[in-house]
Amino acid sequence: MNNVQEESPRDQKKNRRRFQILEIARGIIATKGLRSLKVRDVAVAAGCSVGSVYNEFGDFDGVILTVNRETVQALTVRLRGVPAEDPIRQLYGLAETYLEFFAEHANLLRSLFEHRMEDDRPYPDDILQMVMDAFALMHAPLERVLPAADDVKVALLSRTLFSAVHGIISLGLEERMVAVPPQMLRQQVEQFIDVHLAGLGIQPAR
Amino acid sequence: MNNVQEESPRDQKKNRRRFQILEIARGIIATKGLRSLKVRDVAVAAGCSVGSVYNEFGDFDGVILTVNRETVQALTVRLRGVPAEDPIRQLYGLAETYLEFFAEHANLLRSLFEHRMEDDRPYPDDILQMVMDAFALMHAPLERVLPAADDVKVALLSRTLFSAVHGIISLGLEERMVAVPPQMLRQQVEQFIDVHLAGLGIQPAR
DNA sequence: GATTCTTCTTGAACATTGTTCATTTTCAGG
DNA sequence: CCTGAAAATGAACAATGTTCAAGAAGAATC
Repeated sequence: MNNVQEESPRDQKKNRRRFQILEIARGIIATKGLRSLKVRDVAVAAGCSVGSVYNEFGDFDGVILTVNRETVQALTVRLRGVPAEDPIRQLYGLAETYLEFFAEHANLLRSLFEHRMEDDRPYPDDILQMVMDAFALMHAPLERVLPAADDVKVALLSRTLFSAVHGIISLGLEERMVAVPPQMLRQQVEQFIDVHLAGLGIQPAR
Repeated sequence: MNNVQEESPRDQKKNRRRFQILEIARGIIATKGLRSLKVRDVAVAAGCSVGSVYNEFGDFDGVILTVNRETVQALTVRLRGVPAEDPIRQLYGLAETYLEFFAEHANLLRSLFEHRMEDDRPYPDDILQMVMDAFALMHAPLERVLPAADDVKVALLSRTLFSAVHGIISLGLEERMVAVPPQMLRQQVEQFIDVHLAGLGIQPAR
């Protein structure tokens, strides 16, 4: 007996189009920025009417939020791929991977962090939760490195440290500001972690 | 002989209105967010036509950018007001003052950091420079605390440290994310600096 | 004070873009 | 095939940024 619901041809088509719309929207955001994303452009590129975009996503924010959701998912996959043998290396790896990912997908990350909802509608909880979870990925290595520390404190430390790294990277990659050369930024992040780990009483051992 | 150009009645009126438009725009951004700022709302509230707003600021981005410019100016004034007797206290003071200012004017700061220009027009250099200058305000106290350090490195460190603090605060105050209680955020920032100064080999001495 | 010239102001019209919805098309099930 | 439900359509609408010809206000000259 097949537990999985069979996908009718109609659903196939619908899903294919949904996917297509998202790819197009993501491409526009990534290359020209969120502010250049227009319903009509997406509809034309996807070969459908604007109505269909609305059918599928409710409103235009729905498209943006879905792209953002997938961005944080992709980020999480990348961060989870950082080797965990050595907790100290893992901490550096998480920061460097975040830097790489941010550099590769700067506009997508900006869309994730900068998009504001119309009126005062709340930002979807699941996305916020996923961001928080991603920022909690330093928890495990920090715990191994600070075995004596209180768990709640380590949780807070994880978020603090990741937020700090986020600040350094997001401002460093802000091409609006006089851009920091990418290689220099990498060094900057590494040195930042050097110092911070030292402050926590940990031997960087690089 | 009066070196200063006399202000004709016409200019007075013009300046008064310009100021008024900015106040109104700032108020809307501060209370309802940048996305709720509409030309017509501003014009009506200022008792003038939309055309006058365009006369004065060129386009709507001009209004936003002027508000942003004044935001970073106000921030700089506040940061420069931090006592400089004790360089270590000054570093804590800069971070705490930034936190206070951010908490008081969250939407204005978001407008400063999140606004993107139409098309690919560049963000005005003077604003970027002012932000950089504000973030360089940790330079002086760091230099006093690390007299042996290379000046270029201290400059970089200043920007790094301030960017890190910015990341912690801007994400911490992100009410979209499960908001960190303000008092806790203050503690979070202080502890972060504790650790980082320790890592730099400095006695926090609080 | 009248005249002229310059500048500013106005707001209707236009352009762009998000949103809706009555109509048409599609198609699975009978 | 027929039929009813679901989806797709795109013209129309709404909200909002932008322009500009015409008029008003003020300065300059006589």
